[in-house]
Amino acid sequence: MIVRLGYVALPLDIDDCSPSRTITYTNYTKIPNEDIRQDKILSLTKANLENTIRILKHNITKDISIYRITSKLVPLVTHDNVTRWNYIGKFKHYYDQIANIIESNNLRISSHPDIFNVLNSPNENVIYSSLDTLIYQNIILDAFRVTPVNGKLVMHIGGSYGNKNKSIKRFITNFARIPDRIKSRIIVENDDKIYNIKDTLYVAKSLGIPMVLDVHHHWCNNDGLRLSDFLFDIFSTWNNEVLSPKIHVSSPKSDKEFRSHADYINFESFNNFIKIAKTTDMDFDVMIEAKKKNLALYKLMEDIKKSTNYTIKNGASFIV
DNA sequence: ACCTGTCAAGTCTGG
DNA sequence: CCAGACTTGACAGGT
Repeated sequence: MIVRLGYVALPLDIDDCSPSRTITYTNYTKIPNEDIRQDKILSLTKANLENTIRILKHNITKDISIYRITSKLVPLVTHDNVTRWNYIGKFKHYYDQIANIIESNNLRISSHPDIFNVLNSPNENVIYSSLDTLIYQNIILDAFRVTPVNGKLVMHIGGSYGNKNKSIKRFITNFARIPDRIKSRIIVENDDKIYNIKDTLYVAKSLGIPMVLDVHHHWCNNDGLRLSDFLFDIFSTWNNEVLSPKIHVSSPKSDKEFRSHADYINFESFNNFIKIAKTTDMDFDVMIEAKKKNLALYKLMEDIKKSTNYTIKNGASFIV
């Protein structure tokens, strides 16, 4: 079984490399001249693309082939009152450069629209803005020449609105409204408060889409369900995919702030998960969601090296 | 150079 | 019923 590790958006071992530089809407409106406002957005986007290139190159030197791009590459892009502009055409050469790096190194690139995108909301305006975000994310992945086969968008089921079953149904109904190309990118993840692994697996199976297991969320929100009873079925939602199943891994910050992410990954808990995963005999990919980002990935690899249970494959993958 | 409050967005909670 | 928490990195404005 081969397990590959990746991380989210921002490496902490390169200086000044944020791919998420931005301007707040309030400050945007303080700029009196439309041209200067536009210049500001352009220069931030340019910096974000350049930094994304630096990050991908850095990842390659560390054998990291799993990476989640920032959802904030283009500042204020989904804001209603900000002028729409051709954020692809203006920087085509950067997107092409990124596409070439991804292609020639066979990188797995994903994206995760943030918590404000809710597909099961009863509020139509929320649906519209969520669809808008999905369309934007799809455009970015397309510009990176990452197809729906390789580039997924991770979504949560959403709110409960006092009735989980009804809200699950609404997610399924609203899913039909998503353009087909974007539908084939969407994968669903269990969350830490409302939709547990059973709920999420039900949605994934109903829609015929893959499920991402978040091990930490399951620990926070499990209603007594045992991972060992569900993991094979969760991984099996990826059977028709080219990509391997993916899981999210993080550790609780403290007993009190158990939902918050700790700096690093608890190796004992990680080992325990691997024991369960071993019974599925399937390769899988791990998205590390630790505060210390890729530093936590390096530390986990160090722990894995010291353990006798594993064989190191390269800087960011190992064999169980 | 460093610290603090603020920020575009949605939902849920606690008062 | 509404303000604040949740969560996140980054900016703006202060010292």
